[in-house]
Amino acid sequence: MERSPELHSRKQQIIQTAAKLFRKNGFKGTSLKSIAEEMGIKTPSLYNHIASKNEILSHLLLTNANTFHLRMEEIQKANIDSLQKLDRIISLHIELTLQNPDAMGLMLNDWVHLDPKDREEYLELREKYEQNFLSILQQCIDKGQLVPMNTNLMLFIILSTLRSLYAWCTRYRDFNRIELENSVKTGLLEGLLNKY
Amino acid sequence: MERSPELHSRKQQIIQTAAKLFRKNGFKGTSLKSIAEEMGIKTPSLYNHIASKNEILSHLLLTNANTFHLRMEEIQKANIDSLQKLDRIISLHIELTLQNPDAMGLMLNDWVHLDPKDREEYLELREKYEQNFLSILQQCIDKGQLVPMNTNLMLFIILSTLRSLYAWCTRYRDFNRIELENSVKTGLLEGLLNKY
DNA sequence: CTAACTAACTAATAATCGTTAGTTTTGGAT
DNA sequence: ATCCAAAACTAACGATTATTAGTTAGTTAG
Repeated sequence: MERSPELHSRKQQIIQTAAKLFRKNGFKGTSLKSIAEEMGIKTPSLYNHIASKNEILSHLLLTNANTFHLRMEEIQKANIDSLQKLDRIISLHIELTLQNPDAMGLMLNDWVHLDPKDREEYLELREKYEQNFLSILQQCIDKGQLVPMNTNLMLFIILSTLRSLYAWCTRYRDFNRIELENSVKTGLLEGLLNKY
Repeated sequence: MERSPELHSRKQQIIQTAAKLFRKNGFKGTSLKSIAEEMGIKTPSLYNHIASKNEILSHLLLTNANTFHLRMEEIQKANIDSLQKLDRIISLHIELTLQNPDAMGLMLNDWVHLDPKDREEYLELREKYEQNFLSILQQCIDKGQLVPMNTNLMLFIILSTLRSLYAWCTRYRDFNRIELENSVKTGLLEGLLNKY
């Protein structure tokens, strides 16, 4: 009757295997058969642990979207300078990306295959996250800390880089996390031009 | 017997319709039935104009990959300053993105569904493009024009933004092209920090 | 020992997929 | 009016999909 978290349960194994394949071939391009084969079992055996293929996707996306949302609210409410908040957001992205790069790739595209209810929830979380992000950027601009650029465009530039990190992280795995953080932060904030 | 380019042939209509749906639901998530319905015809009628579903994807991806490759080589060989080359590359991305945003989204993910031969060709073009890009960045760094950062990471930051542009362009369509170019260029090169 | 549970299996389901074959409709040129 | 080709159609194909039902081996608890 133990109800432990069982972080390494069979279900979690399935979800992680699926995440790897989803990332490689997309959700629709990945069959339950291929997931089962990767685990050395037959397809229907998966249903002893999961309710449906879509449940795997929901779990992956909503778990991560919730984490992003919660951590963002923490940062938003923290009693620190707005520019420092931006700094922490970047660190957050890098942390979560290194922690689960496969799931990050899914968040960009495969959310369209969520069931309607889950998709709605996912998009709400994403929207809240972006609104928080926008408000922090606006604060930085108002204080004269950031360039007076259109905040939507600024958010786009930052998020483009942060959301693509998962691809980079797996290609150049030898990169140090601290080094990566510093490079991304200075690259985005200070710019790529050399001021001699 | 006319062999005109027929830019607005039925085949091109199919390809553009498909591109729109591919972008929305992904290649694997889009059925030929949905493409046919969007055009008001029955599924098998598509085969009077195309050879296969994969041919549509090949056409979209290889056409654009070739364009990028050719235009990049033009820029690379041009007798202009290296920093000016970087400037032109950014303009190139914005130009092609505004011209065909649907196809741009496909280039990020759906190339994995190309047939082996086409996939190989696509990846070769992409590789050449990135190598050219890297070499230009290296020149800029050698001249002291750009910050002495790891060139792969620098390329990653720039390409992340440029390759995500298609999503931005459709969401904020009212944005002026010139304005967009200037914002992206200054945002990336000068950085987001305000130097007061 | 046995009863219950877990997690694997085989077999089969309906639905959908891309694709082919064969046929009819359409519209313009002779 | 007729001919022809382009482009639509209907009907059907085999393959694959996610999923269900029913069964069995292995492990654990009482």
